[in-house]
Amino acid sequence: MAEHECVQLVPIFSELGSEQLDTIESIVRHHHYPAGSTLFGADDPLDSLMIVANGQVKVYQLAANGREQLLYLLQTGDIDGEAALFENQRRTSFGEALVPTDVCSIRRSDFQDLMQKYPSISINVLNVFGKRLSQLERQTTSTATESVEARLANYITETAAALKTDTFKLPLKKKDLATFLGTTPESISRKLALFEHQGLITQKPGKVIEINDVDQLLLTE
Amino acid sequence: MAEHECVQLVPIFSELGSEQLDTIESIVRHHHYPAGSTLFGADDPLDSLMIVANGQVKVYQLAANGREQLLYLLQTGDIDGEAALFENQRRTSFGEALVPTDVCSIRRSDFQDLMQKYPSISINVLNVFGKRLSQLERQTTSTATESVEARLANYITETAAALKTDTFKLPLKKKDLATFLGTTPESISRKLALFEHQGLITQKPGKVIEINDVDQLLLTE
DNA sequence: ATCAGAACTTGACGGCCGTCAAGAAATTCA
DNA sequence: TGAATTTCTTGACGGCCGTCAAGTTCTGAT
Repeated sequence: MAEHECVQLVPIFSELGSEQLDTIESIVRHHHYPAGSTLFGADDPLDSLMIVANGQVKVYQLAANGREQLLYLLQTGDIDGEAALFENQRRTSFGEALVPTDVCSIRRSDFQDLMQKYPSISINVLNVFGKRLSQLERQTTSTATESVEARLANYITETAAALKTDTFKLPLKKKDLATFLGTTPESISRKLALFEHQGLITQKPGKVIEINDVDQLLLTE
Repeated sequence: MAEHECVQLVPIFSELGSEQLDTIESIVRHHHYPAGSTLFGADDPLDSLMIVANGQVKVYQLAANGREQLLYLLQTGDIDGEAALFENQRRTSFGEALVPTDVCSIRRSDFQDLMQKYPSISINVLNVFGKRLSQLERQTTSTATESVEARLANYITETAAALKTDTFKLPLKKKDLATFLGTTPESISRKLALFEHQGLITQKPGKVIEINDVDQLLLTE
């Protein structure tokens, strides 16, 4: 099993000294998942905290009608599983590696011990929760009230802003992007073609998008 | 200012003894809001934890196009504002009293002191967070992937299940229910009429609904 | 009890966007 | 590199549901 480092990646341990980090590092277990493999599924017991050491994981739910909804895209340094570190719960979502991914996990009981010892951890976990909650609130509002066109335009500008560049590669297949935005791959193709026709963006091979007119994109309704 | 009791209402303080509860009770501030009044608005500084002592508060966001999205309906004993008890943040949502409402608040610094003294509080807050997150995840998935008909059917059966009765009064105006489900008052009227026509429910005066066929309602797509 | 205003219902209409299908492009893997 | 598979694009079509409008019921304040 590859010995990838995780602990120093994660903001929730940021207040700790290197000695303490080493202690934690000795507790974690290491896992590797090939692209396309499943990390966890709905109804799995949720008994450990997961840290993405390297790679990309999509977390999604299935609706009653079988359609998929992408909730989070976990990147290097992101964590998941905090939801039930204190109560026995089962997962309600699926996790799937989009690329070869290294993951570290800490068992619930071990993590509870850590929180006893280092109270700063619980405060950091609360902050992670808070950010995730606000992000999800915005996503809910957006999918419930705005058009596909507006949601896509927003997604593009936000992604560009996060990467601090006007030209970037879409980090997801259109199918996954579609389930994230609550629409279909076809609609995304069409709207991107529309934006390009309007001169707002330029599409290049390899899912690369160049933004030509941010202001106009943001006005899209 | 009315001296309503709050502290013993709230699950986050459940592990504490009555003496400690009294201490906390002496810290909180009491507020009263008439029906229709605003408790907080977007961009307000978020510097205290809010406990609903009595009444009902709707928490909603505004989308870029001005449309409203109801995120939570706070009832007696619910709390809000945990999101930023540790980081300086501003609110991103609005809070409005739907009925005359009593609220207690605890300032951020006071709450941080409490968490230092009683670590059980932070664990309880984490659990509240977790529940809210799962609820929001389900809501996101539902509005993004299911039809208005299915969402409404689900809402009716869930509400009935929560109240443990087949006949109940809708706790919201159709306008608010519409923004909760991501649709319009007109569509809700139509779908309820459809359900009644199908014999699945019976509508009675005063927003009262009686469920006749739960199983069939749950099969609605 | 009465009345004004809000909330709700119902109808008509149209557009957004999801679905199905087929061909093009891109990616993967031997 | 080349073939197989997946992903993407584009077109045609139709239905869900949002919008506008007008009438009705409900509510709450005087």
